[in-house]
Amino acid sequence: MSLLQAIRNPNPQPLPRPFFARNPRRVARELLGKVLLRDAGNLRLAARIVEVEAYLGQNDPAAHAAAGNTARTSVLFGPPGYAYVYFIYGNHYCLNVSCEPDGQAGGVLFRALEPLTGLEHMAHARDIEVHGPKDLLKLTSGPGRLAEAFGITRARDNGRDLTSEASGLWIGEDDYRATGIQATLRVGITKAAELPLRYVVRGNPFVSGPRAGANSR
DNA sequence: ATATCGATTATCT
DNA sequence: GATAATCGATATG
Repeated sequence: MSLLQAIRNPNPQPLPRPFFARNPRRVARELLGKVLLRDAGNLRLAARIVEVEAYLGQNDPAAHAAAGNTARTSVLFGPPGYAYVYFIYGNHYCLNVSCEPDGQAGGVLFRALEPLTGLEHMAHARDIEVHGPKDLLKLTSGPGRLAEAFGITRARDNGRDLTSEASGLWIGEDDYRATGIQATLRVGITKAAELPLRYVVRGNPFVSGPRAGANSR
């Protein structure tokens, strides 16, 4: 049995804006199993969302929005369904989608995807060669990796409308339902680290982190 | 399998 | 001036 799945419906439907106009916890949980797509000319990239984290806004000390509405974080305070892209550790971009109604901060961080379409292009964008399952798992497993695979940068994508197919970067729904959703601790934070706001598809090999593929039992 | 560390820069104190 | 919603490489058990 293969690691690779096919998309269930070649014409996924974009998620509507009201989907994102809610608490980031609900949005995060319901984003699992949905599909991130990049369209550019003839090229299509598609990958299933298997790991996300909720960031709650100004009251969440771990959230970038806790610093207030600044030039960096303004998308988080704007209307729902838009891309918030930030640069971190001098190396990596990370993708979020804004949540909550206009004026209220909140977002969901995309942490890992299961690649479906356009794997060759993703490998090229990641500057790696895929020879086996081990390499495949490095393609889109981790927030920095998935951003690189999709060519996501702040200059290019911050503020992009993720509910519009025409925007070229969007979130769609095919005929797939995620099962086995598990809440765990968020990764890489020091403040509010005890909140279980990371959501994963249990057992999915593309989930990032120490126990990614080796659910040793 | 876990631990530690360097890279490299935007942002905030 | 310090820190960060990370990754990849290297070291050690």
